[in-house]
Amino acid sequence: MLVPMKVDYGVRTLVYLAQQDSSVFTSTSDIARAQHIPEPYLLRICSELQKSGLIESRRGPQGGHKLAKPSEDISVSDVVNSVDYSLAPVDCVEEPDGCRLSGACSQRDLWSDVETMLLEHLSKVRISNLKDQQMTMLAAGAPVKTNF
Amino acid sequence: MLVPMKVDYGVRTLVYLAQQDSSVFTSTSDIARAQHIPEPYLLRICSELQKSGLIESRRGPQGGHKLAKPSEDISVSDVVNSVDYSLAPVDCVEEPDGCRLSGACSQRDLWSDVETMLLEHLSKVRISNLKDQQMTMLAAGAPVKTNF
DNA sequence: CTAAAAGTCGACTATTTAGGTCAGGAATGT
DNA sequence: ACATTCCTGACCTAAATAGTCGACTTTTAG
Repeated sequence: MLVPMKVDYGVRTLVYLAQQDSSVFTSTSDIARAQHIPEPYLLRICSELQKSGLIESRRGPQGGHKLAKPSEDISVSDVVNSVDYSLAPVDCVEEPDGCRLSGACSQRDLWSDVETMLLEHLSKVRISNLKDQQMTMLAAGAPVKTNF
Repeated sequence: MLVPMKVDYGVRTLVYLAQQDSSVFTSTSDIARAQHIPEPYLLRICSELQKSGLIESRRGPQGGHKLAKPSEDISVSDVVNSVDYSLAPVDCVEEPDGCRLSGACSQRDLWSDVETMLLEHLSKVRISNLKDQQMTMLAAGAPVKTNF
């Protein structure tokens, strides 16, 4: 039970964009290089982030991506909803009809509660929080490995 | 990001056992039939549950499985730990060294918190809670589909 | 003692999905 | 016009999940 890489990549991308000058577009290859994300894969992720209105994209020279709104207004749950369709821990949370015990299944409530709790928590974590936290860590002299 | 079937099957099995007379052993085929779980698969799951000390198994005629302790003392997180090795949302929570940004990665704390929260919540949900809840639902006349 | 019921274990197969690639097309600035 | 950059759909691959099979061991009723 893992958070897909897509979500991780998505969050990293947004945090990175939040650190850039908000008036310029940052190209996919820049982001890919800085965050060590396979570029063609990042391309798709950016496309999804853009469709969900989290980033704004422009083609052509000097094109690229930038945040569509202030980083305070983007939460991690936004990213999850954008690139990963669902956090539902089991199928029947979304497809109750497929379950033969649907009428009396205490588990469905259990997992549905878990989902709610998770999304609630993630919606409180904003990209700006992550950016600030990271800058604090770096300022404190945290080691960053580059030999990969 | 789903909870694996193994966990679902495991929980269903324990809830079912909790509903049985605690002095008898219930056979795998009984459980499989009642809970619509593929029998050979259930066999392995029971084996894992037994190894973790959640159930007690006996071979031979009149053999089978029963809870190793009161259903109040078994939580859903016990099941997760038994059949599914980890809830860590991303790899780096368990393998920080594999991450090139490990020194300054705000995401790791984020997902690590999520994991803690999840396990905390799941450890509060006991098999007995699920059993009670299910019996309440059934008593209220909840429909149970059997035409599968 | 023995046969049948039942669990154990290792290896095997199938299906799905995450992760990633490629190439052609469409927009945009110079 | 042209280079640059994003967009899109189709495709590929590897790994994990889900599930199966068969030989073997233990237990116990008769």
